[in-house]
Amino acid sequence: MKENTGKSKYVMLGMLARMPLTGYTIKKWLENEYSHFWQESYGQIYPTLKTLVAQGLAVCSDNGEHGNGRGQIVYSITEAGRKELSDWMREKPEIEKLRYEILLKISFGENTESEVLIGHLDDFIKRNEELVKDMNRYMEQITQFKDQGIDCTYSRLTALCGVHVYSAMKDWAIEARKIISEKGEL
Amino acid sequence: MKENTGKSKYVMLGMLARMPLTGYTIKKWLENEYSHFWQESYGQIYPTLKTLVAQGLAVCSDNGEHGNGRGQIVYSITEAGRKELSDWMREKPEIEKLRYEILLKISFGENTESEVLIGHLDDFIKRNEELVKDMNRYMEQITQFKDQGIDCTYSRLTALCGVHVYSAMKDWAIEARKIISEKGEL
DNA sequence: GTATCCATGTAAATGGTTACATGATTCG
DNA sequence: CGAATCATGTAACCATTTACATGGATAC
Repeated sequence: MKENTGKSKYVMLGMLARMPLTGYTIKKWLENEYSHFWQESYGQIYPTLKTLVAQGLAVCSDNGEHGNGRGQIVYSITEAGRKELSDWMREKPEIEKLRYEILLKISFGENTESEVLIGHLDDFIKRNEELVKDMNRYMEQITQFKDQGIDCTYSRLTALCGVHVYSAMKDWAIEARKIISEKGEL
Repeated sequence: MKENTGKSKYVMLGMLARMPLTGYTIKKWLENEYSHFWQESYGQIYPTLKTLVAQGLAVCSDNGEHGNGRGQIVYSITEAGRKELSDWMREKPEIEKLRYEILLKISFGENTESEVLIGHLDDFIKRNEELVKDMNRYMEQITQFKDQGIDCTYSRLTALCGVHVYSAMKDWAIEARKIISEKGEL
């Protein structure tokens, strides 16, 4: 069996630490709340959940005795799983390895026309504006939960990071666009 | 032979478009100027350069007739290579898939003590401050080239993006740190 | 003469996505 | 009844890193 030394394992544990979930709902949660800084495919999720069970870090409702008549398999974290998660939380986060294709294209800018670069930047500006809106919308939603006594400080913080970063990206792109178009006019 | 449909190919082409280079110097350049938004390992670079030659996108000085007595292999871009690069420049950049481990840990914050999170954030703040300094230093260097009549607009723009993003990250982390420590005091 | 850097390379392992297969359930 | 969605899964492929092997050149 694959050892799975990557991070997916801890993502699953972190989500299961809140409540029991199916692989499918984990995927949906990731898409809704985590997509701006993390993503996993089913090809990662289902095998990882199985190794979690094999390692005693989670247990699953056996396929058959499930709740609502579907083929669902609900996973729950074990005490060993909580311990594993808590140990990982203490480890220094790895330095992220970024790959911004747009920066690559900008840095090789002399190999195309300014219009091409400006087109890419316009798309980028639009996308980042959308993302800032998404983050703000998400933070508003969370504020409502807060009024109901549910503490969402940590989720709010990740969205706040999105607001900061995407705004910065947008500002940069606007500035870059200006510099490139002025250069093109000479 | 591996088809190499990834981006490494275009990174190599983009660098070779400026001047002929060896695999080793490509790696050094990437480390110095590109590390904040792109990175490649030797395990990618050398095989990719070979496929570039196989596809007629680059040519290499055969091992033996080299310049300075070392075992260097100097690669140069061909016209077909320039065409390939220019076509790629027009393609819409892919949406970047980010994986910020620190955000994962913050979002799972309830599974550890505030002090742990604050420790991670302090490291993160320090690192981003360093990065902002690096970017500014790099932009100053570039300004000197500019005075000598060399146009480095595009390189400057990528560094400028770094300044924007790392400052935003730092600001976020300071704010997050404050929110988490206030929460811990209750 | 030895440590460091220059320089090239590859095999194996790891990490991750894509494309596909399957079938139940719900909604219109 | 047909489409969308819920739900699980896997095999093949692709991308990437790591660890290793090799040896010449330069600096001290």
